[in-house]
Amino acid sequence: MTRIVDVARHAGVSTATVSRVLNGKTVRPELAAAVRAAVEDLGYAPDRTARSLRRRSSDVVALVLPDVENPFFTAVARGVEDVAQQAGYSVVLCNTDDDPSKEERYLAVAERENMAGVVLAPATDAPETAALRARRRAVVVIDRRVRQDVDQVVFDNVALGRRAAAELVERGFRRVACITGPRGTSTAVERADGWREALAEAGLSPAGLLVHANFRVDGGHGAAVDLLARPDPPDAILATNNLVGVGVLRALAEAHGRPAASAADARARGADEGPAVGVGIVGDLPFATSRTSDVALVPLDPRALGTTAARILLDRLAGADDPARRVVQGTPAGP
Amino acid sequence: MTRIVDVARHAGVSTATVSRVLNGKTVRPELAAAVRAAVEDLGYAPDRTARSLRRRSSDVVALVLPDVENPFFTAVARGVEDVAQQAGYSVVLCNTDDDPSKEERYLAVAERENMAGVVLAPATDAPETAALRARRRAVVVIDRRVRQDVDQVVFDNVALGRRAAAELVERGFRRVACITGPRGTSTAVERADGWREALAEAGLSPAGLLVHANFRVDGGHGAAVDLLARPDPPDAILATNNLVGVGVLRALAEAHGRPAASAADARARGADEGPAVGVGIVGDLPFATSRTSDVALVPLDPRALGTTAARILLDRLAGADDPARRVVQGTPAGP
DNA sequence: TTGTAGGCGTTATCAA
DNA sequence: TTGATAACGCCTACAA
Repeated sequence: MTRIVDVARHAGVSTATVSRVLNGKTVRPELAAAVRAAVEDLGYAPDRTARSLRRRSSDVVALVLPDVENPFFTAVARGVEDVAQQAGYSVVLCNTDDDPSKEERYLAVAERENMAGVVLAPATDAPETAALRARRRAVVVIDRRVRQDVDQVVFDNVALGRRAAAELVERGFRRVACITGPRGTSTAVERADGWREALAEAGLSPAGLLVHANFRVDGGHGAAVDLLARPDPPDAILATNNLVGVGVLRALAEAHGRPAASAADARARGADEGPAVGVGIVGDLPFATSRTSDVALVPLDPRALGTTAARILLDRLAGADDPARRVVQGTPAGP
Repeated sequence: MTRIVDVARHAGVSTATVSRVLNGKTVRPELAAAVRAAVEDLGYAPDRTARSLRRRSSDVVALVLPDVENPFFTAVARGVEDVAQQAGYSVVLCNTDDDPSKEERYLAVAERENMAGVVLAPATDAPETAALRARRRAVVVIDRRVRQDVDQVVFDNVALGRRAAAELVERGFRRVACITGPRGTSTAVERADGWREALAEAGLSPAGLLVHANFRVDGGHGAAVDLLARPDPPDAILATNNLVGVGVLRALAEAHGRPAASAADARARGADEGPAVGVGIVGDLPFATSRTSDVALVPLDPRALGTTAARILLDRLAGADDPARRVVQGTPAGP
């Protein structure tokens, strides 16, 4: 393997000079040129491990996610990657399965691997970031809110829930149910809060219409099947995340029904056309296999969430020392 | 930060002894106990960067993928993670966008970061693995076949294509089109070969029925729209991967049609029910929003592909020196 | 501006 | 079996 001494010899300079050229310090132009030529000749690239050891920080950023199989989070990953790689950082994806102990383990790995920073979509509202912050590592929390003095990037979840619910109300639905995630998850709670607000504004009652499930396809599916089987089923269902939305649509399809574009549309359907209920979803459906034009979709922009988080992280890595920020990520349809 | 010298002092031994205990070499039991107690007391964990530098290899495995947003590859990632982490390795996901130059860059990063090994789903049939192999790094290629002397894990793609096409033929379809991926992609070519074989066995002609598109949703969608608009449309469409399948189903849904379970079913449909064609898909649809019971699905097991690849990688890391293997990954429905 | 040399934390070699 | 010590490859005082 070519090392820095090889380059130094080849260029007739010291290793210090080579290092300086590689790191953009001031070096006499002709020497710098010679060094660059030698680097080219030998195909030299610095050993990142040695560099990390010496600098006490690597060029790797960890992205810790509850579920890499969720398209929402893979889109976030794309955003983080775009920005981080542009700046010369590599991105490591870590999967916690929403399990606090796995999360803790990964954060410890990030620390011990001297990673430059961590973008974290937390599994709990109190993730173990203390050790990282004690070692002055940059940490940016995304998606879910935490009670810690760290940079955070989140959506305005109350507004998202309210907008989706209001859309269904506008379409004439009056019994709008809401399937949301676990009680301990800020996004689940806040989006349901927004749904409740929208109903209140329209003078509608939420009584008996809120269901907590897990934030996965099976959670949405099971909850939707239950709702549709009730003696007094809702006339519309709001899913507060993408996977729950998939579950709802699938439940409807399995019952040979499909989403109703409006209450009037629902009434116009024949009895043989299967259940017709309004469907609202907070999030996107990149792999939908059916038409979604009748669904009240409130799109997010997970990729932008990732780029925003990565930019804040890079700021911190560059030494920004201002107090922790709490940024609200905009969405394609407005805040 | 606690270092190995701190532990050594605390336990009254040399750093060498601490290192030996940590790495499972033979040490007098009472000394080993003292060391372990000291490690516990101080909350010591080795610095992985320093360890990597000295050992000339880290505990990180790279998983280089053409598209982390494709559920197929995220499932592969889960499989690799399961096995690798069990063995104490961390897994880094790298996204090449099917771009050979990005792929080359990531393989170089893996080399320079002293990563233990690489699981690679290649973008070309001649990925740049020479440098890695020269440095004796373990490399396992998955999904697509390459002309190199490296371990490979692939599906029996011809059989998969044949099985899916045969299923459509059995259901009574006679003009079975095939939408497959780019000509340079082994999986695309081989699955189409299987489709052609199945038609030949049934005495059917493939003439004019093979379409090459990209292996993404838009590729499948565009190709399906074109096929359905022909004056002599096919009565069934085979999609040779999951994303193309999503595109086909979406095209059908947008035209207010849906998959026909059989040729008889298609004929029985009223004209007002929209297009009714058979649909076959090689792969899975974890985020389908419609019923898939009428689709001829040939499921794969990408997670198992990942675990198989990771096990081979671990074998190599443990020193296995036998000739490169070429493993055919089984699928849920048989070979 | 450039070179020399020491050290980052760990592991492997060599003597004892 | 254990301990002292020299690397691993790089960066950065410090000196020139």
